Amino acid sequence: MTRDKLVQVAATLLDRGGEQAVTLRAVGHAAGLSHNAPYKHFRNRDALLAAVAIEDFEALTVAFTSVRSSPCSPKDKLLAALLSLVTFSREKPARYRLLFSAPSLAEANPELQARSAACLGEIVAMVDACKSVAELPDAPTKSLASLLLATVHGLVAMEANGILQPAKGLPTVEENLALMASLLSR
Amino acid sequence: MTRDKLVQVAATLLDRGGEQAVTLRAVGHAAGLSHNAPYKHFRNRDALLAAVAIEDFEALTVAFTSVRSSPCSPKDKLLAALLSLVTFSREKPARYRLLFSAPSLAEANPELQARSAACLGEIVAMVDACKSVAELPDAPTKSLASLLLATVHGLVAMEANGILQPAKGLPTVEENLALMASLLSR
DNA sequence: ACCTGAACACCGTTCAAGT
DNA sequence: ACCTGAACACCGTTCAAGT
Repeated sequence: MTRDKLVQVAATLLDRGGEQAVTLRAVGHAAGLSHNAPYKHFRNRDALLAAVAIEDFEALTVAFTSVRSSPCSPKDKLLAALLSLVTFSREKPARYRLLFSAPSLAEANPELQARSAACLGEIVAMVDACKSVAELPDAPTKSLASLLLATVHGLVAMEANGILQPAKGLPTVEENLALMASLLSR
Repeated sequence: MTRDKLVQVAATLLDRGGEQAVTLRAVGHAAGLSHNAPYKHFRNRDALLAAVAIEDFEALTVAFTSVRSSPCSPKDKLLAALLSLVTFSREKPARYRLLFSAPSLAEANPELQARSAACLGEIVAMVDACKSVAELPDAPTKSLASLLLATVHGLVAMEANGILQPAKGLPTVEENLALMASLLSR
């Protein structure tokens, strides 16, 4: 389908040249269509970017579901999920930013909000599993889940922004996460 | 000075209409100059935005220094500093995003990186003061400081992205920070 | 239903020229 | 030194028209 191809092309352009590389003209051309063919499938540029974000949230949710059914301990599952987010942010920074650092996109897009909620729901489920075997403190599940997700996002955002520089004696994202884990399991 | 006026105009436009409202033409016009006067003071648009970010980092650093010399307990100082970041992100979201969610800006701007490092340095100092009176766990100071800053940034980013919706039973930024504080002081 | 091409109103950026 | 105005190459978006 043309629509799917446009979304895929947009994702590729995001990975190759960042958000500024995603012009609707480039998307149309790379899909072998005219410069405004995208308008036959998306209301505007933001709607196309939101479609990319929705697909990525879906893929993350599927990946998290898969992690949940793996034979690891609850805590290892949770850590694996969080670390996969770190990997995603490093390999596809522009697309990652669409998910967690693009307020204007989510603002008027209920479906995108629903997908991010579903993704967070997977984290909530993993946190719940940890709590049931006492691998996490006895705080509200949703609080722990949002706090953990926020920590991961904050760390990768700071890393991307050059604030977390190992050269300046600052710990890496992984070291920070390990510290967070040790603080939680005291 | 014209340069300062351009930076101030850019900041005002950011607050009023977000990053997309900051066109160099609008900046020049709002400063009573021609559409390309900004080029006499800044290499390009990114350099102007970076100048705004640098001023904001400086102001934050000054505010943090002031908090440090207040008569509160070390822990209250740290919390006050972190909460002032939350306030900043809510009142001036576009400018806040320039500080912590604009990788392309910091990438080729050593001065901006230095200012963000100085700002983080204030947090480090406050964390150190907490540790010296045993109000924080005995983990490396820089690790605790970066972890705390990351948590705050992650929370306000998730809030801005509509992921932290109190309507869906999720805790507010403040509630999450209180949980983080309680986890640290166990 | 889906696509194209021309057109409009913008923008960042450059450059020659003014004082 | 600092600013202006014209110009260039883009872009998002709209619209009439094609199949």
